Amino acid sequence: MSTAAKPRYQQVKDLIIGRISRGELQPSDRVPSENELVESMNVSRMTANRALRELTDEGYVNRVAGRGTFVADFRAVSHVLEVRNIADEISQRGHTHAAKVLRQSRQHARGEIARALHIEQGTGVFHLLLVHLENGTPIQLEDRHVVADFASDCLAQDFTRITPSAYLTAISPLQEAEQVVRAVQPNAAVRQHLQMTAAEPSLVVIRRTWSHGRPVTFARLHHPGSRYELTGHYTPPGTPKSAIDEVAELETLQQ
Amino acid sequence: MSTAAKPRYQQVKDLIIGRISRGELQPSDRVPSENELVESMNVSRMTANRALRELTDEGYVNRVAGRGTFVADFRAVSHVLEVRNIADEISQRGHTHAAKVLRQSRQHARGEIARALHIEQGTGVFHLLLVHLENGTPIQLEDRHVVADFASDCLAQDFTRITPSAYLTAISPLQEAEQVVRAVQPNAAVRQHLQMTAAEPSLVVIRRTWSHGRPVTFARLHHPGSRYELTGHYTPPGTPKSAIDEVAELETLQQ
DNA sequence: CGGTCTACCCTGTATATACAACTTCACGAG
DNA sequence: CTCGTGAAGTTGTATATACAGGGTAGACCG
Repeated sequence: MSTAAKPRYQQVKDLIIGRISRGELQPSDRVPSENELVESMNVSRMTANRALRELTDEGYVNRVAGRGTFVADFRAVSHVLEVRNIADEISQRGHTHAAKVLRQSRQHARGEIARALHIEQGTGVFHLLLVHLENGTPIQLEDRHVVADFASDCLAQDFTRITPSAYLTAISPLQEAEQVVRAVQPNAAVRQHLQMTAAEPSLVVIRRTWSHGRPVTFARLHHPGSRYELTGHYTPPGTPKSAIDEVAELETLQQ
Repeated sequence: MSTAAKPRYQQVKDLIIGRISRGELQPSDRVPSENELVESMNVSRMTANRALRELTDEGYVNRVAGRGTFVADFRAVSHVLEVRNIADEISQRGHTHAAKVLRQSRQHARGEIARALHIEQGTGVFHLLLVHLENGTPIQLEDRHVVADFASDCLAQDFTRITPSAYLTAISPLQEAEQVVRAVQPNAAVRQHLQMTAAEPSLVVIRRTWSHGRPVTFARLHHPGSRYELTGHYTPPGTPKSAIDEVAELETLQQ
């Protein structure tokens, strides 16, 4: 470990990232101002400025001239992979979201689930199975496992009111995610839950999410191919916001 | 147009981005040093430093202490976009890539294509249709349209040797991309080209890519659901590289 | 001729200082 | 009570200066 080598602006960044990661600073909380950092960390204002400016570019914080610096919403960070809450997605389209909970139980992890979550066989996990409805029509079957000691009050949640995804990101910031997208022929059970016709394919997203360096949840999300699509928009940092407004356009274009 | 409003570091950045965009500066060419910019643009060295540092973060240039600043390879930029070349993807798996060109012609854009590329009906576009094979098995049907004046030598290319994606990124950096992923029931033609069974669903990626602020290519990529999947990995910037090695793991895990 | 070493240019970082513009809030005039 | 104004704090930008360390080429020495 070389502690001396790190530049001072990096030390300032690390301090603030650390506080955010540990949850001491929550989204929309105020981050120390440049002048406060000058005092507390014995750096010049330019150094504090550089640290906060880079944290802005990296999506950790938002800055408003005259007001201050604030921890960014984690949801906003995820343009790269589009890890969005399905309830937000639906309400953004102006539709109503509802959920039906099919299972909410504590189990012992075995086989595939234990390996995916890097835990011993038999470790406690919560198993959630629910159907998400957009304007009453099912669009997602969520089959999720959560490491038990990460979210001990999981059984007490009412997942018709808050989605598992929203619940989990509220507990702790999502730090890393990995997903696989497939087109598959669904089995009868999935087809029935999603009210799909016999020939209709299913879009499946398998997602694993890390928090504090360990996998905490493993989800299989089934969607009816005719009623759901994934969209993504990539802009390298620093690109002038030329065509941001056109994001939604392709969807209508392609019907 | 407000010329006065722009910060000076932004003016420096724009100057250099402009030279790169116009081809005056080619990849690995030397960019003016900080001190040269101090002289030629009448800014302080700190301002020139900020401009060049941000261009580094944005992938335009590379800097080496003691040597200088150099224009980056375009391929490095497209890596940021997470839009990968299928040939690279395949060879990374240790397999061999081959392509079969079904069509390579110049046409007049109409309807959906013209709207997607923001061009007038009847404007010249190139139409490419090819099948990509992994170890001899078809895994992608690429149906792509390219704005003609963006890639005028498109008909002269041998797309069995260089993929359209690699060709396009070599011409100019891709600055923005937008994609939609769907699971669909393929029609007979697609099924035949990809040698798919009757019931097999298809994973379709529809992608539009911008360069220099305008859409330049529009592609529809069909994949056999049983032989292809999309993977994504998301790490917030600044996260210590904890589980990078585990990226490939989920794939084997889920078979 | 060959090797070494120094001088020069380059980036990387850090500081002190300055001014402009924005936001909030409290205080005072009407 | 209301409106306006100004003070204080905040970010955003710009400059001059300084020192450390990497890289290279050329001068110098053996």
